[in-house]
Amino acid sequence: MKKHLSSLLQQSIEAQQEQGLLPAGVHPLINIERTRDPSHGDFACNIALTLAKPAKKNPRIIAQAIIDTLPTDSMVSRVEIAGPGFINFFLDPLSQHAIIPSILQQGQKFGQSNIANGKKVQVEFVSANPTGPLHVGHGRGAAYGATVSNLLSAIGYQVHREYYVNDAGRQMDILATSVWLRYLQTNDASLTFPSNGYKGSYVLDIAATLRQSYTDTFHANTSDVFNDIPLDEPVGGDKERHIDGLILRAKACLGEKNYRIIFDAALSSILLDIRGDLEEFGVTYDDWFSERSLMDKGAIDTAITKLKASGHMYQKEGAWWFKSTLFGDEKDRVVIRDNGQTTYFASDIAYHLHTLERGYDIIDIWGSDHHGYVPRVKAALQAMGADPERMKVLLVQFAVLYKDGEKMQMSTRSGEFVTLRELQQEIGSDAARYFYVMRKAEQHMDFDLDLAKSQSNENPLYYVQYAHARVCSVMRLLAERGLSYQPDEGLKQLEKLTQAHEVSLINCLNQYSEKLLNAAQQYEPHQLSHYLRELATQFHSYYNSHKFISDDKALMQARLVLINATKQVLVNGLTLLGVNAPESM
RNA sequence: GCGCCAGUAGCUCAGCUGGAUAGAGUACUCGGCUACGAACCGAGCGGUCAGGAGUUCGAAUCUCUUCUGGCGCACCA
Repeated sequence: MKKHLSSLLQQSIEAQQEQGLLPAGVHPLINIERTRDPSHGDFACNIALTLAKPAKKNPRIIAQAIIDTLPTDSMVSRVEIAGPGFINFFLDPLSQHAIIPSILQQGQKFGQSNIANGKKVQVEFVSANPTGPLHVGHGRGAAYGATVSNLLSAIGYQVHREYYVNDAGRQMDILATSVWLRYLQTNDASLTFPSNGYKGSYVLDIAATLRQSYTDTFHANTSDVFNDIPLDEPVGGDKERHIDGLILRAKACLGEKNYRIIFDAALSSILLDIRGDLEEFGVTYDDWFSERSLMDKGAIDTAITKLKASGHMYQKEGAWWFKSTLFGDEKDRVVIRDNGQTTYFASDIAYHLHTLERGYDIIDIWGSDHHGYVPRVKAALQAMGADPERMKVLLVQFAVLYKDGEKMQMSTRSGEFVTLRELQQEIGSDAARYFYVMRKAEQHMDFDLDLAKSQSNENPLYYVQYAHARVCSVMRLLAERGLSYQPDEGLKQLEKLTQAHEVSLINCLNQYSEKLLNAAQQYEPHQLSHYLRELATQFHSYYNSHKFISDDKALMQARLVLINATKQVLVNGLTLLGVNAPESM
């Protein structure tokens, strides 16, 4: 519609330019927007205001001139000048009715488009280290990533959803060592657990399972384990050196094979947990991509070779550095440590390169604490000859959690956190998904757990779902009264829908595709959730002021068609948000 | 100290590439069920858009600056 109006204006402006009333050679951007105030019509254009300066004329005079040469159009009933020189378009309400048959015909597909034309994009999200269960902080990334994926898919992207599993590296070693020490503790309660180990109860569970399956296979004497290990922080030492010492000791005591058994047991147990939680949250992936598999494939070596070949690597103090400052990063970054091990950064370079080579553009959804990481990854891609524009990072701010009015710190290490699973059990997956996605991602979010739990009925989601359930309820009653719904009849009677509530509801339906497109292109699911609330508002208001089931059969069928179209749009929108649309509540 | 993100109604948040009188929800105050489901509707109250300066026909939106908050600034991941 915007395009349509825009072309009408374009024609008019060109006509004015030919007549010399407007300066030729000026090609202003025609900007059409929906009005906020219905008294300003349906669409407004500020073109006369922007032309005022180059034309050196009063904007209202320009507006009048443009209107005078504006081609007539069946969809436009009236055009007005308002305020300083806005051109307001009033659409013919009857022409708006066409959206209704269109919704009913297209059903679940209504609102979708193929603007992206099948372009391949990978959305990588959550990707929390498998060192513990997901907590509510991860929930936001999960809900956001899943919804952005759905939105992109709805406008024609071929979306690949991926979870990058950090199954290599020091954190995993700390986890494996933590499990082993808990295992040893079951035999020797005097063993002091390191302050920097993973303290969550799930570590105890994994240790207990190992004890059952392997009995004493991994046994070691406490004194041998701690012999010559640097002191821990609480007793005046350094917690990092202490845990690193223990990791080495674990590997030495257990041997490669047994250490790997414990490591893999911890990894698979936690990964299974994460996967289950996400599935219950309605979040699924096309691939769980293992960091270790990158190493096994030699992809990291390949990437490093490529970087070296680019001439942007150098050696300093025994380590290999990537000269990322050449590409706008704050400082150069280590890729290979002086001990010969590659850094996490090296894995990430390889991972991103690998993804691009698979033909996907990249959308990474990261916690905002990783924002400083963006320039170096892009720098590496650029150095290797890839286009850094193919990688887009969406940062999600942390949800600050409040419980009993107090702020809670989320820490996997300390084991003090509210898990995503607990949240689901308390308020349900639908409410949680909706809640997370109501705010835009880069906005800080306060998550009041008590409110979410105790007043879950006030969650705005129920308002939207209720609108859907009400339509279903009307349809049930219709059947109970022995009446039937005849869409074909209703579609012939659309001109009977002239009430103010009906006009504005239809107007709202007309905006769905546009909102969906915006939400997808801007990666902003909240735009969709706000729209759905507005649609529900229009419906509830209509419901309260007019009867749908009545003796006037023609009017009744017309109204039934309208509310069923509304229902369809509600379903389509909620589906994209990963939320159910129940028939009764 | 440097960098990124933010500051809008008592609270939680929208406000689309600068547009008309800054909007919702919630809280609070009224009013509406012998009614297709009241998990609803209608009305009201509530703002120096953190402060200041600038850009222009026009600024919550753009620029600069100050203040406040979150997060980053590893041979951790």
